[in-house]
Amino acid sequence: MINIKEDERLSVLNHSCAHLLAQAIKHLYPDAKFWVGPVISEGFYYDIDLGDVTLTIEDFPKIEKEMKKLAKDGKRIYRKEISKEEALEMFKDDPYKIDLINEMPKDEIISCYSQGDFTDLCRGPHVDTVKECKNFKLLKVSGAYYKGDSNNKVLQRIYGICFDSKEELEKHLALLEEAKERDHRKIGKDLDIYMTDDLVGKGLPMFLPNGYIIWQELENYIKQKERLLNYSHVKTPCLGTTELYKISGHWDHYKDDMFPAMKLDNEEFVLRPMNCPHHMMIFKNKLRSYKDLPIKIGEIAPDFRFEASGALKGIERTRHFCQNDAHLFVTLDQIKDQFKEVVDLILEVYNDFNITDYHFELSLRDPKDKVKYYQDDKMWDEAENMLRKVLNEIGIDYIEKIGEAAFYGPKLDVQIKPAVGNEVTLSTCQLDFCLPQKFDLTYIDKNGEKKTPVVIHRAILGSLDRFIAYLLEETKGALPLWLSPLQVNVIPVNNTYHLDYSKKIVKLLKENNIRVSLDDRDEKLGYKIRESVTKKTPFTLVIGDKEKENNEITYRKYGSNDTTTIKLDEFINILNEMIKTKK
RNA sequence: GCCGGAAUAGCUCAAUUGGUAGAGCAACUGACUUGUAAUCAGUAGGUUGUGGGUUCAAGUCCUAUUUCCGGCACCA
Repeated sequence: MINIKEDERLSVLNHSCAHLLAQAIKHLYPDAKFWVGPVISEGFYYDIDLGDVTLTIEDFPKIEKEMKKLAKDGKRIYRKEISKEEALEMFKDDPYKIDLINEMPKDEIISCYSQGDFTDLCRGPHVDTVKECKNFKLLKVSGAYYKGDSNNKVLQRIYGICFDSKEELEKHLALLEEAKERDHRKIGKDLDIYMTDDLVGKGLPMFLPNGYIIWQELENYIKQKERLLNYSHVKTPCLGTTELYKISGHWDHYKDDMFPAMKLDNEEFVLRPMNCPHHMMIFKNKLRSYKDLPIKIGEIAPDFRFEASGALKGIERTRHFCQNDAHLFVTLDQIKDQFKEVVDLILEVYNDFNITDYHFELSLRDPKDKVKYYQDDKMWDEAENMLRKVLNEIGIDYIEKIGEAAFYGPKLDVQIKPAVGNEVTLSTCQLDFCLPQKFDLTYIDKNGEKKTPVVIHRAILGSLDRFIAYLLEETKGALPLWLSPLQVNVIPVNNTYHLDYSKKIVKLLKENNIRVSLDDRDEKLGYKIRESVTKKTPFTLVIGDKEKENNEITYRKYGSNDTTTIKLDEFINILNEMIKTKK
């Protein structure tokens, strides 16, 4: 999918189209007040205050028609530079623009752009004439908080996109339609991966047999990877006392996003929103020596967060989810190697899953934010510089994000773009000098002195829930053989003559740990093949006289219309090889 | 949580200005006994998300509520 913001030409074009939208809105709704209309990776938007008027997509044809008319008219776009005083005078009827102007430095030259009867405050640049903006489409409308602050009033945001040619626009719109087909919520339903039920509760998906097979494969896979790196796995409870989270600091930061405390007798518990404190207590359970470090404690751990209702999305963002979590307790000297080991693991896993469309973000604190972050500038500087250094040494590309750190430390996040909606974090690796102090964790160093370990928090598959969502979208539900809930479907040509041999095949495949089904319903062959293919079964076998006589099978691999006839043991070898190499 | 939209059979969707709730697929029954993407016939399936209201009459209008969808805000 094209990134408009990163393309110089399209960026200018889309920004100009935002102005065209604003002009059309001004014509149709003379009382409209305008905030900003920037370019985004998906096109452009404009935030508008329309007073009592509420726009819906039903209004789009009317607005688009006016935009088309203006584009056809083809007014030139002129830039004009004015003083701050002139700007304040020019936009005196629009409080939002006044606000913008007042935020600018005193002596800054302010530019504005005019096209016909419409002038907008803008840094530019723009295309030469509005004629160039004719290949556009308005995409969606929504509410958006003024200045992105949920305490402010809600403006109406209209989204659109613009291209140089009609063909490019249509191609892009087709891609957007395809993306909807890839949405894990649709595939999850079609392939019986998971379900939800109002009686169970929203944001609480239930994995069905097919989904749980994927789940188990992923769990086995990542645990084995971790074992190779000397992780130990633990099993800890989903509850903890409120006190545990008060000590960690999570209570202060996140109590509103946690399920409320349960008070019973003199005790008080919460459902845990994360697992760090439990793992910290496991570290503290014994006297630790520097010789024991690094200690790596992993867990496929269920967590509970009371996510805002509007944030819930399929199995990507839920109120109960299962982290592929681990905490690495390390000495200062080990940070670099251990951090690198985690990044290497991420890259190795991404390679196994053929994940290529992602980017790294180094999430740092906002030094001006004195509320969110644990206040210890020295600690933060040390941690952030260390991370930067390690990343530069590893040589991966990343972008720095100010104000995205966890309250206890900076982190490296791996971001991916789902079929529909905003970027999400898939993997994370976080450096923490803070919680070990709060929990008073120590180990005995070479000199017999007590030292505080550093903790690396990391999740490779992130949450299994979200990872499955990602896999479904990337593969469009046609999972690689090793993850596919059903791997082979056997269809006898004729139940009277070929059922016994088919059953023999099924038994043999089962003995080889292949997930196999037998379709012995009284239906036409074509009907059964169609269903097998629709369900994205990796291998559909058709068994008739030919196969029975020669101890062979004929398979049809998902994605191909060709059939191949080979010996049964040869087929099993192919399956085993594919599973082993994760193809 | 906020702004807006939507909700009809297991699934995907119909139902003129308010006037008898339908179709395809799936399910079930029977016939057909099949060599690579849908065999034929029949049966059953619904208090139109839920609760109020308007009306002679409500899937359709009003209202509250729940869930879902698109964004915003949030995301340890």
